Amino acid sequence: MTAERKRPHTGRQRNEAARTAILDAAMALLGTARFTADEIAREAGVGKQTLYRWWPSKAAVVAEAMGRRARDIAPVPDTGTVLGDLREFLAETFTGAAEPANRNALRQIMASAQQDEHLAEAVAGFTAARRDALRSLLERAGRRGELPAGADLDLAVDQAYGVLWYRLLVGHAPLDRRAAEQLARALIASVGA
Amino acid sequence: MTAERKRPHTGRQRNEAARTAILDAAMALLGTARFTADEIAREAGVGKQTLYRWWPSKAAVVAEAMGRRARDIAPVPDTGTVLGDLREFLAETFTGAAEPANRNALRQIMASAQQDEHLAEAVAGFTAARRDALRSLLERAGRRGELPAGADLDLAVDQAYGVLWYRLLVGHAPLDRRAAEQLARALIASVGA
Amino acid sequence: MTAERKRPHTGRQRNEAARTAILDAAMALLGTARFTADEIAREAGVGKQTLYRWWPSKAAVVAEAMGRRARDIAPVPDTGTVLGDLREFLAETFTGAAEPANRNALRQIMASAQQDEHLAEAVAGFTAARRDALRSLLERAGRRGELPAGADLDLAVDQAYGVLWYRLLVGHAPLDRRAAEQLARALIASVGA
Amino acid sequence: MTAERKRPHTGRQRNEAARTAILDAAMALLGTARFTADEIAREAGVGKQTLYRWWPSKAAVVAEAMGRRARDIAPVPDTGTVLGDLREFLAETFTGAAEPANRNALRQIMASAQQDEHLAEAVAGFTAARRDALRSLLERAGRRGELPAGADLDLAVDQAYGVLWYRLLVGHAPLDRRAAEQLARALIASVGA
DNA sequence: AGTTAATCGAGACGGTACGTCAGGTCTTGGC
DNA sequence: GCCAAGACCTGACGTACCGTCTCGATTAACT
Repeated sequence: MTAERKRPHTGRQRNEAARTAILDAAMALLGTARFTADEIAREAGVGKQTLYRWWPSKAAVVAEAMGRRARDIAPVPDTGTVLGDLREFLAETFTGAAEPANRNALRQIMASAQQDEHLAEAVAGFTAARRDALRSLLERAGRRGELPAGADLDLAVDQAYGVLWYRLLVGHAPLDRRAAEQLARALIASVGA
Repeated sequence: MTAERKRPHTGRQRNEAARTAILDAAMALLGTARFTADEIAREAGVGKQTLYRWWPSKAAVVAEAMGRRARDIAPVPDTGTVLGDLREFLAETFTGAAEPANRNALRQIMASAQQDEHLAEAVAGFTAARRDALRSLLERAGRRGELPAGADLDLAVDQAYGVLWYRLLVGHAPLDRRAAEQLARALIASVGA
Repeated sequence: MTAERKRPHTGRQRNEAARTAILDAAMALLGTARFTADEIAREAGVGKQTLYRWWPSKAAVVAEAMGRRARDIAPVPDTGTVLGDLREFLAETFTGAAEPANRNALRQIMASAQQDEHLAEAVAGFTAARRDALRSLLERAGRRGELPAGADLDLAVDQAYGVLWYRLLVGHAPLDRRAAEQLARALIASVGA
Repeated sequence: MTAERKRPHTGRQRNEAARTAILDAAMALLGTARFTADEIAREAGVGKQTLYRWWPSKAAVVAEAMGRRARDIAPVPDTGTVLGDLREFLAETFTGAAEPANRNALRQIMASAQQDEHLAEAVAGFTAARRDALRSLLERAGRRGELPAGADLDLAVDQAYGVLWYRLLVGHAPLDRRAAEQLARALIASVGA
């Protein structure tokens, strides 16, 4: 898993390869016992100073890495119906988050964010983007007439991500397709009322 | 804020006053930068060994302290209607959790639980007890005929506590009476459907 | 060479064995490339913090260790004549200093003392004690009538230790019994004039 | 104290002005806490690479700078008598070395030479040149018949420079004209015997 | 009444990780 | 090809906190 040992110097400009290697190493180590500044640097084949030159703390690296990964996350589907869209979106989101590697990373990020301001901001930004995605899905349904006009979508969105994070952090119940489907129906019922 | 300096020795029996002082100090420091075994001991006017004699780790102290505080938490009300009960219960729960001292404590507990097994268990137990409370509220409504018989109450419960914890940890939206009321209506609508 | 792994804790009192182990390790490592706070601690089987708890810097450890070793150094001989005494004293001093382990230690101490105040003081104290020893040897000769009364002994003493340190630090000429003998004669001649 | 910011590029030829600026900056910083490769480069208004292009290490810069300064050092005087010559030579040497700027530079050079081979060689060369100067002074006296023919001049020379360096490094006694005069007489007595 | 045993406050200890600093290497872009 | 700039890797530094250990005192329970 260790990065290739050969990476050309880029002189006085920032070495993008080093930056990438650090972010990759940080994500690879997230959620493991080796999640250490020294280990991240070693894994990335980088001096520790290079890490601290560009990020104020280990947490900040994670914050950026998380933002980078956010792009790979479940896009808003378009199946033609709210139920279809919502079911699909939540299923993708739940199963993605429940994957062991992601699960550990997300848990540790949320945990660290409680004590690190940089990371708290990053988490706020990341979660806001995800909420926006879900909200846009629901708004489209409203425009289609599947949901009433004045519905409180923000609360519904928080109910969805609330279930996700609550189960992720406490671990008392599964995050699977079945849970996603039930939640999809429940949300539609509650918003539609 | 420091504990009274005078506390009598109790000889060869466990000193209950010391135990209490440690729990108090731990709760007082939870959520601050000084949340350290050394600081807890100093704040409690206690030797560090006294802490580790009775708890296996700093987190375990927090776990017990949390359990102790759990007793003070919103009881299940009985207003005669689901909406009334739920609104009251959630409002008490939300505003209690949002109180700055509690808020910081809860955030740090959940954060620490992600890395400490003892604490994870304690959190699991604590949250289960709270879920049971809410579930019993809803079951009573079912028996009264206010909610359909076969409804999936577990999901509704997770939606409620999900919103609570999600907003607590991310901080993007308030946890106030208004949110509680909206959530109460939404849950009833979704379960009733 | 590593210290025995078993050393009992002494509780809340300073652990004299740890102190000794650190001093020993420091002397053992002096003059080698491994002369590092981490290495000293590892060699002594001690946490680094224990070193920094009692000494402000690595140099201060050396300073104390050197003072401890100073007691083992060449005593003032009494052969009955200045020449005999001086020859003996210088020969012991020179050959002792020239021994590889001592040589490296002394060089590194004197070097570090140029940048570290603690160590500079320690070196000043150590060298003063050695000058006093040599001076007392010459004073006794004066009382015996072997040297004139008002002679400037301080300069003679500095000439002796000057040759020692100069050769130690520059390495252009040997520090052996022959050099000691020549120097003994030269000093007697110059003081006696 | 910073070098003038304007210095014309010389294109593909070595820029002598840069070389000089580095040497000057090195000497200016010698003996201070800012004696750092980065600081020397900044002070000289030079890239660090320019320093390492021409010298193998920081110490080597110092070595060359020292050699450059060596030319300014006390020449061998010719007063007509050993005592006059020696007194004059030592007085110049002592007072020159004792000047604060020189004093700090010499101390740090000798200190660094204990850990750096390049510098050790430079110091060896520099000190040998100085010993030769003093030796030639004494040899001339021998040819004049002021000193016996077979005298051991090397030891006398080491006694002289020994006093100089010993007092420089330990700082327990002054290096002034009076010390020079006393030493001159002592050396003549010891060599003449 | 004296002895035994467990608790307590205190703080030193071995260890792990932190974030900083300096040395010496490397590359860019301008001259 | 030299230069200023500055990013890079390496490795030592001194600090913070964890959980363990031992002391000397205090007091309850047992003899």
